[in-house]
Amino acid sequence: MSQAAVVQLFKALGDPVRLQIVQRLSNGVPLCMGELSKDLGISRQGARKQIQALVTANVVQLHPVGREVKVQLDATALTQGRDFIAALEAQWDQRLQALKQFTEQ
Amino acid sequence: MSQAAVVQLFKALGDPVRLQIVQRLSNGVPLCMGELSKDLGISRQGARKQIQALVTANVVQLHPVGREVKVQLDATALTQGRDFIAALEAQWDQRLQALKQFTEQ
DNA sequence: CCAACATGCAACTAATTGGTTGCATGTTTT
DNA sequence: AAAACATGCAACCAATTAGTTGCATGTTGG
Repeated sequence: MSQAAVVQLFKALGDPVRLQIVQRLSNGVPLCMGELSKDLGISRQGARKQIQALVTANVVQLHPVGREVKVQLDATALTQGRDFIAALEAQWDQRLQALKQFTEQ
Repeated sequence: MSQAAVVQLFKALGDPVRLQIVQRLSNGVPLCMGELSKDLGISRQGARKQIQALVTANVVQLHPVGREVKVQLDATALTQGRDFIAALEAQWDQRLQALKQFTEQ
């Protein structure tokens, strides 16, 4: 996964409205635009723009069904983000381990 | 961990310059402002602002030492971010499991 | 067929952000 | 003490972003 893709992912998650949308979709049930736009405190068109941002960051996919559009989470994006953080932590832990070895000598 | 804190964390990581800073610090070696500002393609003062953003998001801590200031990663923030994503994935997997059960009947 | 519905798109505004430059201040080194 | 160094801070600018409104378009139900 490219550096830029990870940045895009975290940027997408780094907004209260978008994160809330992701949370609502995390139970696996796809919701259509209209439903998803409710209770966000912003207009439908405003919500639409945030959803589009999630699409661009590959956090979410759109599936048109008749006159409505289902929005579905793409959990692989989440996994990639988690893996990225885990890799950072691994480096960190490795260093701490080395320091521990050093002080124990 | 509050919703807002997670948003702040992801927002902090959702920028190429800041993510690069975090990566440089992930090996556990604290760097001072000056070193950290190099090779980012921006001015020292510009880099400083990004570092401050990381401080605000609790991704990094500052430790003044004489005339310089050491910047150290706070890995607990990373862990909290990873845990948050893992929780979303858990919900997701749970739902997939339920769907599998359903189709197998 | 027509009304109600779900959505898309463009133009616009206000706020935030990422960056700059210039200058001030405290700390080493010689 | 003076020069060099590491940093801090404020003012400013350009670009991006988050949101709005208004209107157009395709779809479904009676």
